[in-house]
Amino acid sequence: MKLATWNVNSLKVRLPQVLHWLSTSPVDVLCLQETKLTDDKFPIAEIEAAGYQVAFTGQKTYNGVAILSRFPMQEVMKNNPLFEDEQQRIISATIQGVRVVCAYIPNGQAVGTDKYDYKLRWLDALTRWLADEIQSHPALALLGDYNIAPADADVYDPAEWAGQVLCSDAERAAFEGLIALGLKDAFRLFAQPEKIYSWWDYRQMAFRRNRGLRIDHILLSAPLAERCTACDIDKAPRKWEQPSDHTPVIATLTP
DNA sequence: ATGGCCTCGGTTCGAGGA
Repeated sequence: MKLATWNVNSLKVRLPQVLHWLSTSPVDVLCLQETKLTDDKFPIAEIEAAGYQVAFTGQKTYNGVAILSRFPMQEVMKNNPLFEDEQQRIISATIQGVRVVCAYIPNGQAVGTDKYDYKLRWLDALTRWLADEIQSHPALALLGDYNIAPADADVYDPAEWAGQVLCSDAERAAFEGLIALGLKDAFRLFAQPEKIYSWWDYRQMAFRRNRGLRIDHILLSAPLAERCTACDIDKAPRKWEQPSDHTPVIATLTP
């Protein structure tokens, strides 16, 4: 079973790329973030024609998440019951016995801003909710755009980013709070080359210079981590014309 | 250099992203 996550930065713009990527990388589950579509505009027919069922929750202009699945989805749930939120950032479903949580964690803008406070409160509520969810669903995967680079190894220039949003101590402590639930960073279950990232700024030819951050993650509970045989970041879509600034992350699990 | 690029909404600029 292959699980993937991709922040597409507008599904309206990126739908052809998503469909093409799925045709060459036929994962079983694909979590999308930043769909930026209201539910009435979601391209259900195109995705179903590609062989995927879909669950989604969106809003105008910002945010929006979706789960595409080759298998039926049970117990589809939107948002976090412990956190009142206008912003559509979480959708969950049970697929082949795996509780899949697709999350678009807030960006936080800059340390010390209201948006940063919202990010930390949002993460605290996520962690408290998942502590319960893992009890009822021991096989749980949290996939998405975390907007956190967990360690300096996940940053092209740790000195330049030290203390900045995406890399601050409080954000990294929140990430470790998720790890403390018993979740494992699938990418770090395996030996990896250095300087592997999942996001590159559109400016300054950041991708060509590999000035990136690893902020998109797949966290697996213990029963799933034991089944995980690989975790890869597919850089190819970042080279395509009119790309998302993020690129897919894929975890492979034994059946 | 509080820059640079991309998307959206809705007009030709501002907000937000990361």
